[in-house]
Parts: sequence; structure tokens; C-alpha cells
Amino acid sequence: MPRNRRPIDRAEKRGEIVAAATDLFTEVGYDDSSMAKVAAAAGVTPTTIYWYFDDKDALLVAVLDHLLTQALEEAAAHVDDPWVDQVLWAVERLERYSRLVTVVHARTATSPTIDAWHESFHALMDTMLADGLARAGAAEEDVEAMTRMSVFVVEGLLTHPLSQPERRKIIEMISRPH
Amino acid sequence: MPRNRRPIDRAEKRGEIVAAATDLFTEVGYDDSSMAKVAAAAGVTPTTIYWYFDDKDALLVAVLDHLLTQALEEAAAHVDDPWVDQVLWAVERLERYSRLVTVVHARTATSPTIDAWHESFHALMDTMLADGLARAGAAEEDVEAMTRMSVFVVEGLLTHPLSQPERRKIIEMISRPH
DNA sequence: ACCTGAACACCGTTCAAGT
DNA sequence: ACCTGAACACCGTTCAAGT
Repeated sequence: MPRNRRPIDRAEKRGEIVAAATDLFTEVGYDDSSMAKVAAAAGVTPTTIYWYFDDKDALLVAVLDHLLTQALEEAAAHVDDPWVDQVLWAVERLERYSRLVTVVHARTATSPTIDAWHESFHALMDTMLADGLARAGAAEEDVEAMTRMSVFVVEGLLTHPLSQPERRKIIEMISRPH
Repeated sequence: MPRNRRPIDRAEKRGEIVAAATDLFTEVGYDDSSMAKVAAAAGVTPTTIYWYFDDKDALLVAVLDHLLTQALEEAAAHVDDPWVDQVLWAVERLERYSRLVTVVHARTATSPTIDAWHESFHALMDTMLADGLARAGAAEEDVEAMTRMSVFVVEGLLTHPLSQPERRKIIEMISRPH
């Protein structure tokens, strides 16, 4: 048995738990997906999850990181699109994870683990958005406000769904300097 | 004992439960405020709450309605203020209830009770905002988009706190027709 | 190192029993 | 009509015991 066999197994099993949790958290919801259900879906015992994750919030963070990595990879293909299309793409991409967005906002007040993730997520988003806006030719003094508005609009559109053309109209509204 | 004693008692006790729930839900959070804790704070048994409310979500709706009535009464004094000040006032007024805002968004996907309240709340807000914008002299074709943006900005500012001047700047951004 | 079954304190909710 | 104590099924998490 090769020396590095264990670490690989560990990463694999961890991945299976994260995959099961991703499905359940996004489709059933965080609150309604008990550790027992996640464990059953991953083919392990509830207690086993605690060998890989500190608690349920840590598992949620693993799910979020996993999805964020995926999304960032795909986003790379859109960096040269017009600004409006990029934001619209982000909304459509995040739409199926809207339950995670709302649960992160709700748990931020209670869970230091989730709060820390939420903070660092927005720090990352802010620099990415500022970069994108600068590349799209926005005036420097408008970048900060436009960054903030973009975040608000994306989150607003996720929690209050509109039709595609309505979305586009809203995004265009904030895409012009004032 | 007068004939109408009971109804008055009932409304009073119901009010005490709602008051206790309001405090706990806003300060401790909905998830971390068990029915047992609400009951203890209201001086009743957990089971008694179920005589007045169908379930925990119905209790949350009672809390929301109670706070909404209060807020609408106070808002009446500000209808003639400039638009930016009205929105800023709303953000400041709602700030201490930001936990309720996020929990409503999170539970909307799971609970028909909360979802129905959320829908009707936004219907009310939409007409109020549209009225306010019309009164403030906004062009008719801008009213819909500006209404939506106002909602997104208020909710965004509640979940991602900024300083007063930063808030004002953001609100001013969306207050000019495009 | 990894995994489990049994247990713990708690949860929202129900229900038979009281007044 | 109103309120309760006991009970139910479930929750997240821990821990002693196994391999």
C-alpha cells in the first residue's frame, strides 16, 4: 500500500461529503438539511462528518468555497464581456444558489465562522468588481459607489427575481456614471 | 365579571407574547430563540403560545406586522421630506431589525407563511415607494426602476452596513433619473 | 488515523387532561 | 375557552469504544 494512499482517500471522502451537502443545502435548504441527512446522502454516519468538519457551519463554508472556486473558474471566460453582461451572468450563475446567499446573510449575525467567510467573500468581490469597472473604463471617482451598487443589485435580484429584460434594465441603470 | 372581559385579556396576553418574541427575535435571532425562551420571557408555558399562534412562523408574522404598523405610523411624519432623506430614514429605522429582514429572506424559500407575508410586504412597499417618487416629481417612466433600486439599496444597506455619508452617497446615486 | 453507536441536551409541536 | 405537563420525533454535537 503506497505511502500517500491515506491523504488521497481523505480528500476524496471529504469531497463526497461536500458534494452531498452542496446538493442538500441548495435544494432543500440549510436548516432543513440535518447532519443525519447529509451523512446518509454521503454514505457515512453523522459522527463521521465531525471528523472532517468542526461543525455544520464549517461544512457550509466548505460548500461555499467549493462553489466559489467553480464560479471563479467559469467567470474567467467573461472578463472581456461588456460590464452589463458580466453582472447579468453573475446573477444567472448565482441564481440556483440564492438559498445559500440568504442563509449566509442570516447566519452572519450568529456564527463567527460564517461571518468571517462573508467578510472575506465581499473583500474579494470588491477588488474584482473594482478591477472590472476600471477595465470597462469607469471614472476612478465612480468606481467605489458603482462597486457597492453592483453588489446590492446582484443580491437584490437574487432575493427578488425579475424577468431577464427587467434585470438588464436595472443593471444598465447603475452602469452609467452619474 | 363583564361580558367583554375575555377578549380584552386575550388581546393583552397575545400582545405580551408578541412583545417578548419581538425582543428575542431582534436581539438574539429567530433560530436561537426557542419557543421555550419566548414563553419564559412572556411568563407562559411553551404550549400556551400554540393557543394564540399556529406555529413559530405565525408568531414571526405577528412580530413583523406589529413592527410594520409602528413603522408606518412614524413614517407618516416624513412623507414631505426630500426623497433621499426618506430612504435614509427608512434604513436607520429598519437597522435594528436587520436580523428580521435576513431571516424573512431565508425562510421565504421554506415557509409558505413567511413567503406570503414577504410578498404582501413588497406589494405594499412598491405602491408606497411609487407614490412617494411621483410626489417627489420623478418622471413616470423612471418610477418603476427607481422603486426597485430603492428596495435593493435599502436591503443592501441593512445587510452590509456603511457609514452615514457613504449611505447618503449611494442613495443619491439612484435618486437621479438616468 | 478514522469511524461508529449510544448518549446528551435541546428543538418545535401535539395531545390528553385539567379548569 | 384557555392552559398545562408529559410525550414525540428530531436536532447538532460529544464521547467512549472499536479498528
